[in-house]
Amino acid sequence: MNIEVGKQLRAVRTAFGLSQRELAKRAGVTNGMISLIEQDSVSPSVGSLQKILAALPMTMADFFTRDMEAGGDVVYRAKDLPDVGTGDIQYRLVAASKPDRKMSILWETYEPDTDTGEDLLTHSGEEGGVVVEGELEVTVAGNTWVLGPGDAYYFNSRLPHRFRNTGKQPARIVSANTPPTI
Amino acid sequence: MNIEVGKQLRAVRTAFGLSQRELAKRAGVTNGMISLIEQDSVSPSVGSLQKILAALPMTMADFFTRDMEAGGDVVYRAKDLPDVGTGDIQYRLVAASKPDRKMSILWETYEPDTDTGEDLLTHSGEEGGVVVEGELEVTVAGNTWVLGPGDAYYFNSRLPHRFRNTGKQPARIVSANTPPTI
DNA sequence: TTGCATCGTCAATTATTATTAACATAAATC
DNA sequence: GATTTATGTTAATAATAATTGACGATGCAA
Repeated sequence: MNIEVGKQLRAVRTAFGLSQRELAKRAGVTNGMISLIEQDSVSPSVGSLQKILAALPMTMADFFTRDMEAGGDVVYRAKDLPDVGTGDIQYRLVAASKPDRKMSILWETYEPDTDTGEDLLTHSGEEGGVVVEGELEVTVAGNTWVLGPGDAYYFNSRLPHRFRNTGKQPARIVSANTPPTI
Repeated sequence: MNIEVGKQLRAVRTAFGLSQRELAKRAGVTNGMISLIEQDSVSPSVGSLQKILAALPMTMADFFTRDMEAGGDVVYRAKDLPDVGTGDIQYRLVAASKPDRKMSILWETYEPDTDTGEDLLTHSGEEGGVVVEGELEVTVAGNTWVLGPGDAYYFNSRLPHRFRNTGKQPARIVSANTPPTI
């Protein structure tokens, strides 16, 4: 009967792009149970909730820490990136309004029709990047955008995500991760 | 039947210095239920666990983030504090082996027979300090030490704690908190 | 000792969760 | 349009959590 849990589970499940039946199958519970939980008409045992979250995957601690909202601040269009360059060198700052970020850099190339795989990525930390050349489809928490040169992204890495080159030529991006993966 | 939860609840409850019956009364559940949970012979509903944790108080996210072990590294005796001073000024470093700490400072005086109150303190962040003068009784996670001049402490502030001057003269300490409370 | 209070545990019952197996709806395929 | 396949919901049942009320053990006081 405790509110919150059902709504949170539904938000998380849809963010991972799974149906109730798919999630139930992976978790080893029934689809009906997930339906009842999401309607807050039952309070699941922590054992059941752990099985369900493990199938996403997600930890209990993350589940009960609701900073999972994508909140619109995911995509930053090229024209909206503030120029903080000085002198001859030009820097365009991504997600300038978000404080307390810790970063490091990667240079990536996606050949046509390649992506980060069937399963959605999800891990701790934050990540962001800028498309330099070509066209990149970005999916975060169930929302999909197609980015062109100069467009950028920034999100919490716990949100399930996927990158895909949907264009005819290689796509190149400059990306940043935290904590540093390299 | 999922291990972990029972042991964690017992650790947390005893750290708060409560009996099963006391906690059950505050939480609005039965003492038998808490006994069964702690033995991992049932998997409580998240509603029940939330009621129990709310009575401590503790959040679900904190409960499932088990960095709650006091682990012996709570009390640092005067003779064990490494001297990192340079030149005329002497600094003795508390908890030198623990990385990633963020600090700020307080100067406190406890008159004889005063303490931080009946209810145990518990909040986010970390705190540490050094007794400068007098005698201070420190209780953390159910363990009690009496510290004299030069002795020091350091612990996660989520562990329930209490300070008390058990001596005949004022007790003075230098303490540090994070995040800065002043 | 004896009595009294508190502790944690446990069998039996009650209340709730979890499963089974259906249903209704909507979108895709023939 | 009819058929199939997927979606989320729900009544009835089975399985499990939660309560009740007891028990033995321990510590303290009379």
